[in-house]
Amino acid sequence: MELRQLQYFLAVAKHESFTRAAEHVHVSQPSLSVQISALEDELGARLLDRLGRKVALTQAGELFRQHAERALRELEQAAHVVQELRGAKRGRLTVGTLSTVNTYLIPPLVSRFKQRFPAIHLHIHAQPSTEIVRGLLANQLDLGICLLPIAHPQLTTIPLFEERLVLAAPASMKMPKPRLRMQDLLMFPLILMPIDYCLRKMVENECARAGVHPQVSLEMSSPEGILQAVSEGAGMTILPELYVRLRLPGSDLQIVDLYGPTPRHPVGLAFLKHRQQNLAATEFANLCQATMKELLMAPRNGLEPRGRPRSTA
Amino acid sequence: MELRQLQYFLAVAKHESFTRAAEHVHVSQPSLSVQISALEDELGARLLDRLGRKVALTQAGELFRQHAERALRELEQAAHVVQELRGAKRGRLTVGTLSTVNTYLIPPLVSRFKQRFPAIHLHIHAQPSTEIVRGLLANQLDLGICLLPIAHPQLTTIPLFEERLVLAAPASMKMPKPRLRMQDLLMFPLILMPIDYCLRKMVENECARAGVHPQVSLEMSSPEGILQAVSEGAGMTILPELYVRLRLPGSDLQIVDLYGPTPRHPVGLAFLKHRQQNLAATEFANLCQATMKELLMAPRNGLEPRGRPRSTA
DNA sequence: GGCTTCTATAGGTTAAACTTATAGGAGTCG
DNA sequence: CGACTCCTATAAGTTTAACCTATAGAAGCC
Repeated sequence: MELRQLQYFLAVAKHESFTRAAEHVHVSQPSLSVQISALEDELGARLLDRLGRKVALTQAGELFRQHAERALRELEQAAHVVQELRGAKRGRLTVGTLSTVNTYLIPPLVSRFKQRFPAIHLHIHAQPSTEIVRGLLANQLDLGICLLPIAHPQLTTIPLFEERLVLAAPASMKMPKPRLRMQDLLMFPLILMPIDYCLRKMVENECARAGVHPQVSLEMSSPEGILQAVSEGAGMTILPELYVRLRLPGSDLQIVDLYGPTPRHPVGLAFLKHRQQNLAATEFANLCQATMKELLMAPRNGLEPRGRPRSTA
Repeated sequence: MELRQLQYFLAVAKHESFTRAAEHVHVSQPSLSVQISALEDELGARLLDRLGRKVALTQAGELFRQHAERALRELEQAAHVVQELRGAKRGRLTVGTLSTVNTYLIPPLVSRFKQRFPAIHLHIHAQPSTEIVRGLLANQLDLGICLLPIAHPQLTTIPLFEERLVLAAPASMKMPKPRLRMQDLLMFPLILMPIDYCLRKMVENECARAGVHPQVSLEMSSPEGILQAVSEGAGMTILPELYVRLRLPGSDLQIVDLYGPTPRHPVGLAFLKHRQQNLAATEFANLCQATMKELLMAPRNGLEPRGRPRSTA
């Protein structure tokens, strides 16, 4: 059975004539006759009664036509959904993202994406970097926003920016200097995430890199909770800069830059190297970079809550 | 888009490998690769991600697969229903039959047919011969049982038997002779069908052939009613022999043969010459002849209600 | 009976699907 | 790190089959 045969058959059924059907499907009449015969032979039954001047469906033909039409309609739909997907008029996009990035990059990004692709079903999973890598490798994620570098040969990465860690302190607290050396952290007990959290591990890594072993006065499992505690004067914490900056306006917090060395880690997009990314995924990645660039510019263009001069390169 | 391509694609989706899929569909791997590529090119989107060791469906592939599978299942069903029809395991058979024949031939015929083909939806329409011919030509009837001869060149006919007309009289009525000449009918007023009925026209035709113009004492539109009236002594009537014979046992009727000439007309099967008859129709026709033969034999084999000797050839 | 209008068949051509052979990318193991 | 294995893509040549034109053959129409 061939699709061509079905189309020819349906044309004959519609026009009640081999000759006219042949014209409509743009094929010679003998060609069409042969194909119909082949179909009938394969099915083992006549589908059409050749009644001299006209052609009529046999009972077998009637039944067969119903199914054949449904099958062809199904195939039209098959092609249609692929087209829709191509134009990002439907589909699903699953992104894994670092929980910190999730708080400042994702909200404006999702907003813009939804505006451009309202019909795309967007899933955002805040996960630690290792989980994102696992998800990408298991083909459960379309895109990941995670810590770089990633060694895995199956993954392609695109650097996005460097996420810097800063010290968040109560606004009321008078700092000895506008910037603090990493070693100065030793003086202050910190409020940090529990040890099994990604964010805590980042902090530990950066401290280790600076040869510092910080005191931990309190562990809380939510960055929001930690910032709240800090603003109430319970201590200081280390968090990603942009994360804190977004919460600065109207809060009782201040940001203190760290240096020697500045704790920072590269963040980037990652995806399976051999995966065919559809339009939605590609555009999500583009928007990701554009939105990030704006976020990095914005604070210096008047959103800086306290007009404090910044020296970051 | 070709069915082959769909089958190849589904095989790859199932086995997650071009090589193994190729083995399962009995084709070389390059052949399969080319067909998949052609399908993807036509759709304008990748359906499969070639991930080195494995192959995974893209989102487009997932969506496409659902529809492709449904389409192929629909085609399997299309072939299946045709097979069922071929084996008369489903289908519809529409038969037009003379109302007289309908009373004696059809009941036992239908019973046997239903026994052999319980799943066939049988439609029996009792109609005058002209309507049957019209129905056959309009392709609304599969088979017809009607008066012969039929001149129409598009119809094929198979003679079944000769339907004889007999005189039905009250059992109490003493007849001068066991058989009556047609001319003798002039002596008796008859109860007949109204003039626009097929059965009445037959009687009129036969009378005209014998050069007789019968008196009509009463017109009734139902053969049953006429026989009832006759058995109650209201008069006599002319009806098909087998029709009356079936109603003879337990009734107050007697049959009187007519001759000079014997009123009779050939009855046969008719169908569109170029129509492809399916198994159900063919077998109905066969059963028709077999059942008719038995009906013609039966009365002489002991079913004769009054043991009256019969001289019919 | 000749004319028109269908579908079926025949013969030759072209397109495309198939084959084998092989390149090339990627994971695996000594 | 290089050899080996496993997988898909490409290339070249062969075969199948769908297509065309021409025409036979059946059937309705004037």
